[in-house]
Amino acid sequence: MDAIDRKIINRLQQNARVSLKELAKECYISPPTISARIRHMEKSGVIKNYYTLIDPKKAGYHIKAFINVKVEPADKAAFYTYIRDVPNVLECNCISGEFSMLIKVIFESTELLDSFINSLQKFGKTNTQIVFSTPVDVRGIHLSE
Amino acid sequence: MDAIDRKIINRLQQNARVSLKELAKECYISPPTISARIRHMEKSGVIKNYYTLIDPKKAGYHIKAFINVKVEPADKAAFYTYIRDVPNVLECNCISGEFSMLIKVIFESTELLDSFINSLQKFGKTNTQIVFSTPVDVRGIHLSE
DNA sequence: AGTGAAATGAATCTGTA
DNA sequence: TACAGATTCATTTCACT
Repeated sequence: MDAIDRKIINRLQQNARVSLKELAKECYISPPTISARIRHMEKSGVIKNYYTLIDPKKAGYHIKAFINVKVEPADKAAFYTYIRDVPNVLECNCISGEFSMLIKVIFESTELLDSFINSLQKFGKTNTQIVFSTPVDVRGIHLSE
Repeated sequence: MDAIDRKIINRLQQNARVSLKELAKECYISPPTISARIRHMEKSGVIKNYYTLIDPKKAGYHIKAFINVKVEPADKAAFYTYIRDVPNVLECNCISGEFSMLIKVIFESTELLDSFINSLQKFGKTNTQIVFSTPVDVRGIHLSE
């Protein structure tokens, strides 16, 4: 990971579909070299995925929420298995504090969110925070070059 | 937004760098049509961005956390302006409940996280949850086709 | 909206330093 | 690790359904 790799990453985070040719121009090295560097970062796991951010509302998902769940350590494995297969779960983190899990979800309606929260009760107490607005949406880290 | 558009979106969410040719094959329509559909979804705002997910730890960011901040309505505009320019902020949502803001951040060290939390005190009380693990990392919504 | 075929443009492969 | 040139491959444009 040198300055050029960081520059490539910054650019890919802004636009994952940028061409190798443009990256080559911006980094003052040839396209084959850019290609090799990207492949290398994919293999080493620095680059995990190329992802498309869509507008959930325009896709019919009007409710976004964060749900805190208090899961006992013994139930964690079962919880992970369950949560991974629910497509409405956009992210799940294991965190410090009274509630051990923080999951980000989107749903078409409050009714569906409610029914999902009910399904979580078998794992433990929940606390739900509804999203009103998103002043900063999912974005990357700007690495210093 | 028909079934083909949803299929394109599902595929782009899995891999934003997939070629038009492959999308064309999978959707049984020609590359120019795929291209036109994608352009259309970009213009209408359904597709917001193509984003690269990197491994923060491999980039030197070892601490991930969620910070709840209690911001008075009158201070929101100033808070948004501040938060938007902090590159360590990966997401910021305005939410229901006692704390009005939920921000996701990454830092190189706990010291830097601590100093950031201090800088937030002028906006209101904070409550920080450190991330131990991420069983489900940032992902897209699977649209039914 | 959709297509096929031509033209353009980009990515990969081979050679080489 | 990097490159330049040749080849292969993908994307865009355009005339037409």
